[in-house]
Amino acid sequence: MLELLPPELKAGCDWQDYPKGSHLFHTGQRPSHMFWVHEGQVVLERPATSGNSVVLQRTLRGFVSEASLQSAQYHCDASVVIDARITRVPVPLLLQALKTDADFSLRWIGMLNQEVRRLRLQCERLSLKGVQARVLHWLETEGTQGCCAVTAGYKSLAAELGVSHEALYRALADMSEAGLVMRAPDRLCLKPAPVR
Amino acid sequence: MLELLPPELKAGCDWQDYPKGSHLFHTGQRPSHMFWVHEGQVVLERPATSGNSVVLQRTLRGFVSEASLQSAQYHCDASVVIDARITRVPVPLLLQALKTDADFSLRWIGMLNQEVRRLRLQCERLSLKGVQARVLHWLETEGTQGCCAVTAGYKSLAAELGVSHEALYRALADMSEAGLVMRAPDRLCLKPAPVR
DNA sequence: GTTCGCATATGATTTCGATCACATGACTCA
DNA sequence: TGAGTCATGTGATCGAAATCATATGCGAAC
Repeated sequence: MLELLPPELKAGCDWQDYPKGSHLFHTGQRPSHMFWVHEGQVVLERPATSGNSVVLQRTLRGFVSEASLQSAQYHCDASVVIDARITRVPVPLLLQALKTDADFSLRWIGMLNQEVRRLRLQCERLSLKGVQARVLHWLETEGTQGCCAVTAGYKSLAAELGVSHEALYRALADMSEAGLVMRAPDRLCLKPAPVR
Repeated sequence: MLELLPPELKAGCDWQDYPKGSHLFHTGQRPSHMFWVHEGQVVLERPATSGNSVVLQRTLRGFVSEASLQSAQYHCDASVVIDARITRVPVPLLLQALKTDADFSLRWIGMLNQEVRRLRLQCERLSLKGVQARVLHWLETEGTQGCCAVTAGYKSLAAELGVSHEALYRALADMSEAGLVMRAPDRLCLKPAPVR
């Protein structure tokens, strides 16, 4: 965020801590702030049939709800799943800054472009059949050097990959068995192909 | 596009017709233009394992590749699936306009926000289990009054919904049988619940 | 006008993951 | 200390969709 927002906008922001289980906003509310996540984890979700919710976005560091900048109301809920430290940016100030600061505006567009590409990757991942294929795709596209942190637990990851947690556990066991990945309680890594 | 682009930018654009089967660009190329689709249909796709391709975006009217504005290279292919009429906007002119025209910049951000929301809906749809659920979600979110055009054929729709075309045909037959939807060769409509 | 390719459509079989069931260990709270 | 809750993990069963096979009809090409 330090590089993204211009100083005069940062001055108008405030900080706040949100405990696990709390919400930044709910569906239907009018957006008054944009939320930047520093620590913890926030998910965007929409309630689906019979109580299950569908995860639309999972943010460990970055903006939540940036797509609602010009919307009259939120189209999903923002739920804190790990105690989070949040900077709140007032929407009017943000709009003003976008209008007057062309460089900032281009940086903002760059951020949105990145999100669009990330979402297209997620759609591609959900189109894959087979749990293993999705896990591998996730590691390859989201990971650094084939490694990903699993900070919110495997149940949560399963939801993100669109499979049941049982199927994920089984796939991970098989892949670990086959030497495809390395497992750790809070970490998952691609095992590089052996050099011959 | 008429409302989105400022006049001086429109002056720098050119028109071109692309026949079905041709490509606007390929993965790895350096973006020199943004493409606006007036007629026809263009899909963004990435080649996947064993020759199948995954559809990332399907554009009947609007921008293709807008997320590659500041990228050094495209991350997918743009393939024309129905003869298309395209306006090509030179990237340097576009960047210049975004930098100098604040109102245009905000409109551009609005377009990106809309795309982000659309993609989140697509992710939500792909997380649904059951072909019928996806078809219904598709009609509800993409349709106008519960109606959607199926201009590119049902095979293409099946790919967009992330199911095999056989499963889609069966689901449509069942839903039609059950009175949930109305079918036409190039059109699919939700049948409203009967008033009692 | 015949052949070729393709979208549409349906049947048969198989596979994979959802679901249900249950066990264990960590952690909270009283 | 003990009850309760939750994530993790594994086994068994079942159903839905992928896959393979095949048929039809339509338009394009020659």
